[in-house]
Amino acid sequence: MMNDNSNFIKTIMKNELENGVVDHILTRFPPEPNAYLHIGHARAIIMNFELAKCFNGATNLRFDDTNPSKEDTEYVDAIKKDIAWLGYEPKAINYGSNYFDATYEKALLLIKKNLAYVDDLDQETLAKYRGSINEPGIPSPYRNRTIEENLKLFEEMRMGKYANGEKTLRAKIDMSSPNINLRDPVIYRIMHITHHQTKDKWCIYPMYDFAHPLQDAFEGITHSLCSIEFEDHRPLYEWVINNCEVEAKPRQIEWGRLGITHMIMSKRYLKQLVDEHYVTGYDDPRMPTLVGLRRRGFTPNAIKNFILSTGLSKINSTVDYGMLEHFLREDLKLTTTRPMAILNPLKVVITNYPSDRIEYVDAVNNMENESLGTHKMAFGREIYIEQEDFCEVKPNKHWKRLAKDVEVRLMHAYFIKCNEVIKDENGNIIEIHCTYDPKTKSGSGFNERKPNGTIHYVEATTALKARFNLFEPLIMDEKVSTQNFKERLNPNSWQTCEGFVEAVLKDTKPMDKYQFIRNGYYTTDYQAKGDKLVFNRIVGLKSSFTA
RNA sequence: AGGGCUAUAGCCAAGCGGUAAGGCAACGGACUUUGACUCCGUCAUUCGAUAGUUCGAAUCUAUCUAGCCCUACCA
Repeated sequence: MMNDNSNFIKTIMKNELENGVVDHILTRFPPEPNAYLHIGHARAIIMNFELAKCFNGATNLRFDDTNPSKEDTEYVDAIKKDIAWLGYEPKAINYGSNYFDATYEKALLLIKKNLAYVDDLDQETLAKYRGSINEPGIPSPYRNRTIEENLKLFEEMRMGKYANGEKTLRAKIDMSSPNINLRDPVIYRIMHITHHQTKDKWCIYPMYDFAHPLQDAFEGITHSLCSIEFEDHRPLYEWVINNCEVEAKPRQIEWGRLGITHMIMSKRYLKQLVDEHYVTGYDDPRMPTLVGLRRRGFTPNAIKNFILSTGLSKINSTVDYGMLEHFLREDLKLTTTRPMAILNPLKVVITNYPSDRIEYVDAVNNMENESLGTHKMAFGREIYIEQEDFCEVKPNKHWKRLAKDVEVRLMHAYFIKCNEVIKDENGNIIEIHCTYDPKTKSGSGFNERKPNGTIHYVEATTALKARFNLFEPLIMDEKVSTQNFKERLNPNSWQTCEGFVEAVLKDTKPMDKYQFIRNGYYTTDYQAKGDKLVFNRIVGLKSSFTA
């Protein structure tokens, strides 16, 4: 699966394996269960699993649940489903909270080694003592408490003697470090709150910087991959690993974040869109969430190929949205059937075709994948074509569609020629009259003359009414800014068309995927109801044509 | 008293001292019962800038510039 493009993490793993630094690879995907996964998370999932797979290694899923005030089991379940949808199976599914006892023991160990102390400073004062990027911090007056006193106070914290925020446990490192993460970071805080996994067992919870390296070590993770903003935390990660007397020595490696043009990807903003009803939910087809993309019709393969093709580096990159669409088209191209749909109908009467007759022509489902077979398609006296496929006067020699006195091929059926244009009193075209040539039936081998072009159609009396949702990405600005992002949402992100599809689609199943001739790739909406079939556009076709 | 990271085409990205892969986009052309698809062609004399080392530098050194991250009891 992993493409030939090497990447720096793969190289590191390969070298460590060859030099005996490690004898296997075990990675982990560690989401905090406080949001739905989006395509940015997909990169972390795919890279962790694929990198491990390159070396016959494995990947754990571990819910990073050290802050119960933000988390919920709703997200735990959603995350598990998304990972399964992408096609990955974790070696183990763990919770950070599984390790609360062991983590607590390590905190005790640090206190006994005089490397941690209980601090009484309130949040505001503590921030002041920490200093700033331009000035060193100063030690807390509580920094030199005795080991016995610290042990007693920490035990009292655990027993619930103190209120939220009244005391913290801090690592004793270096208040004057230029790296602010090393200025005696808080490693345990008091939080009287019920945890979704451990319920009321604890009222103190470890901080990410303390818990994460320990959890990695407890699980025997060899490579702990994370995004670049944690680079400054690596010295702290290593401090914890080196001072807590753990057997495994996991290594943290950072990569750059992935952005996509036209897509907003911050958890916080996605939540606002849902909470303020700008979208119908996390699974709104315009959302960059995995559930949203799945409903829109994206395939796991398309997402996987997209992620792997963008490679991996330490650059925070912004990939063009067109790249995502490309990999989606490529994946759908060979797997979708190609029935006809008319989004904006124009009625055509074939005046020399009997009114009491319907015939069925053979239509190939996918000319690039013959294994998908053929289906029967109705043809009769009255049909619908796209409004944009007719122009009263052929505008130029490049026009390959229908016009008055011009002959075109109806795909899979006959040549037709337009003889008459019917207009209402305002001059709007309401229908056109054509004649067909029986000798030109598709498959007959007729080649006495070339049509002007080929267009698609549906037979009017058998066609099914349909609604087409034409989704666009939620954000259309060149560069998505987090400033005023709601005002910059694309107002045309969800347009609809009322048209027709072939009768053959009446047996369509929710989430079936089609390529409608010239109209792009669509999927049936799983919420379709009533007398109309509802189709969501997944992605359009590439087209440079302008009339 | 600041620290850390990054820089190769419009967007991604290989390259690790031997003379700039590939993909997306774009643009030409061929083909076509989808203006799709497919196929062919074009698209960096130069790698953020400037010096230096070297027979040879995107790769090594120095200086500079630009961008991102760090002052949560979030992750």
